[in-house]
Amino acid sequence: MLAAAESFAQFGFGDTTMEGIAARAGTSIGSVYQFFPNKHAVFREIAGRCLLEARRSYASLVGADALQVPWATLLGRVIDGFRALHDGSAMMQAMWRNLELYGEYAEADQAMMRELIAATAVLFGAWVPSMAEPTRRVIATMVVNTVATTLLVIAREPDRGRADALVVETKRMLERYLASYLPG
Amino acid sequence: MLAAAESFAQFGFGDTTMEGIAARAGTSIGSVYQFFPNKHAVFREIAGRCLLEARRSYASLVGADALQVPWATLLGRVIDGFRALHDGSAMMQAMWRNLELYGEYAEADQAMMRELIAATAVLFGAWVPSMAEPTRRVIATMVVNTVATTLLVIAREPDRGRADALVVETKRMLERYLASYLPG
Amino acid sequence: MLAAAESFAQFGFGDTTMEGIAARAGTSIGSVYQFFPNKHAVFREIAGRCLLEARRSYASLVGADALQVPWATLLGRVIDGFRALHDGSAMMQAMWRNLELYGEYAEADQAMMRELIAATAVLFGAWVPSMAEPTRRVIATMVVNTVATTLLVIAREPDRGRADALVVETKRMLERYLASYLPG
Amino acid sequence: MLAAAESFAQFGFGDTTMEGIAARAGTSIGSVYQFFPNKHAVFREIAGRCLLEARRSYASLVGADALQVPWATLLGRVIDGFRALHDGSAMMQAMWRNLELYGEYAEADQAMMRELIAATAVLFGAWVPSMAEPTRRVIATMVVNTVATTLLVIAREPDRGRADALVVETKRMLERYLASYLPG
DNA sequence: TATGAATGAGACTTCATTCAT
DNA sequence: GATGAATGAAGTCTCATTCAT
Repeated sequence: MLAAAESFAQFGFGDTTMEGIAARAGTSIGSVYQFFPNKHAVFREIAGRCLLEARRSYASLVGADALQVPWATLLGRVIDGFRALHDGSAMMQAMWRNLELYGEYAEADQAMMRELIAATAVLFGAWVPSMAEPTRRVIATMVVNTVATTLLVIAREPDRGRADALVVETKRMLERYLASYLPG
Repeated sequence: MLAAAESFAQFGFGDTTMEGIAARAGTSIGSVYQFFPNKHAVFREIAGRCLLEARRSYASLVGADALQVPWATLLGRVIDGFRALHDGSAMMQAMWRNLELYGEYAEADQAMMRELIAATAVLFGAWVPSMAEPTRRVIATMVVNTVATTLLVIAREPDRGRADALVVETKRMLERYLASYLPG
Repeated sequence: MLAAAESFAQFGFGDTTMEGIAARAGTSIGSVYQFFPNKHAVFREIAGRCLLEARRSYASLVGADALQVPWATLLGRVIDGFRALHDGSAMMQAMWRNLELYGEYAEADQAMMRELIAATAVLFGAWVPSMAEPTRRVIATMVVNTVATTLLVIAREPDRGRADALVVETKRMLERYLASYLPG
Repeated sequence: MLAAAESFAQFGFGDTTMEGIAARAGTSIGSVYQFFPNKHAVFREIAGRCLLEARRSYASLVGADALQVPWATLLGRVIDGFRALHDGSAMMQAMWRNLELYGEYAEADQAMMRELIAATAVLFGAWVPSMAEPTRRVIATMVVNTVATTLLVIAREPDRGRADALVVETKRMLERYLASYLPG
């Protein structure tokens, strides 16, 4: 499972073999087929977990008190929360950047992005009721994509200090950007 | 060539077949092998062209007059320029998002990103000599990644109006962000 | 394995297909690839065994007592021994005549011939210490090549009686030839 | 033509390409197909010439006066004649050792060997009318094969001196052998 | 007549999947 | 349930042969 995720991350879907997954997991290929009907199912399972995890994470970070805390605080919390999720889960790190690549999974990935964007747009509507829907959507898109990009970039960044700096700058950039739209 | 790029873009490297490339190009597999020695060479050729094009584009957009124009103007010029490059080249659109995925090409892609970041950092050094190198580097990273992300996102966005809006917002976000670092 | 040897013998390396080897062996092509990484490895394995077998055979036939027995006896023993080796091993028969044909194997085959010639020349040195090295070498070359040729010829000869006659004549010819050089 | 022969000799039939033949001959592949309908025809043509040449050579060397000269003289003449034929014709050298390898050509080669053996056996009948046919045949086989082997061996021998020595020894061996059968 | 790009059959090889042990 | 040898579909690549120029 983790073995598979690492393999997909390292070699991509096409160059990952079931034999390789089994070997890395320390079992036999026959055993892999006792848990998964086929190779795509392995990927789907991992992809599904990552997406689920991300959705859960968002839901818990942007919970019931979302409108009670200052938006800048919420922004910081979300960025830090997703970063922690990434750092804490090898599978998450391993799969994320491959997700958008493979047919049906790409769609699932984009569907999730759309969900996150929509949820974020709803927040903007709550904060600034006068803001038109298309505007909310565009701003939310900017925010979500920016955060996602930073997570991808720091996943590749071996220097911890630079990764931290990029996170700080991401917050700074988004704060300045949103300050022009959001009150307080 | 374009057929190959489209195929790589649509299915990824692993799921693109030489037979498929030939069929899409309206020729036979044998003919494809008269131009390219193997499948990787096809990808390499396309990837190489895209990278070259991007470098050329940057060089022409951020030319000799870079320090004579206001930085906001330059930013707008670069974003619009790269967008035009993307829009004008089906191959560019097709390949870009796959570039980072395949072994040596991933490195070439990241090397180019590092180049663009370094070149941008140099500009910051010219505009604000007092800015420390690590700071310049981080800011440049933010800018380059943000622009790249937006190009990727609008490539997937079928609605022209929304794409325009995203470009506008990207400029707006980066202007606000940079305004806190750059004079004028 | 034997199937492969027969196929190589019948059609040559280039016209032997892995599919054909598998079919003749009564298995699938996939199974052949579980034992050998590629077509050359199949040939190399067979060639290697034949060469090993021949070296072993020579060593056991021309053993410690080589100088205790009359040279004519030794000659007869070697010829009969190699003939038995040939007759007993279908693979040996199948491969021998192809051995000298394929790149690296050709070298291995010639290297073995040189070995046999050198070992034989040493015997002449023991029998006739006064014989010059080049002379010993030339005579040994004649003997080894003559025996090898006869083995090849009788491998193609379907008539057992004629094959026997050829072996008898080979011994006779070599005895007469060597009698002019060797004592006793 | 010579180009093809060299290529067949160097790489074997399977690894010789029509493209390669054309390139070595300094023309285009299209031109090769103006002279030969297909690859096998190229080989067949060369093989045919070699066989024809060998037959002619034998006929001229063992001509009308065959029974007037001493057999030892005739033997020397044949060996020297064939050696000259070999040395003088690059194609001959190039093709000879490949001849026996390829299906129909192998048969043609063996047919020629049988012819030479039969013709030689006839000579023995003339020299020793009392000799039984099977005996004549076996002796002729020994002689023809021995000469053929020596020609093959010296074709691979880069040292001219050693090649000469091998020819001398071949004559010596055959003379001693035949002396036990033939008068005078 | 000469050329060499185009063609596609066929060879090698990989690997997802099955199944007997 | 675990194993890994067996299978063969499918993909990459080569090259004999054709044919338009």
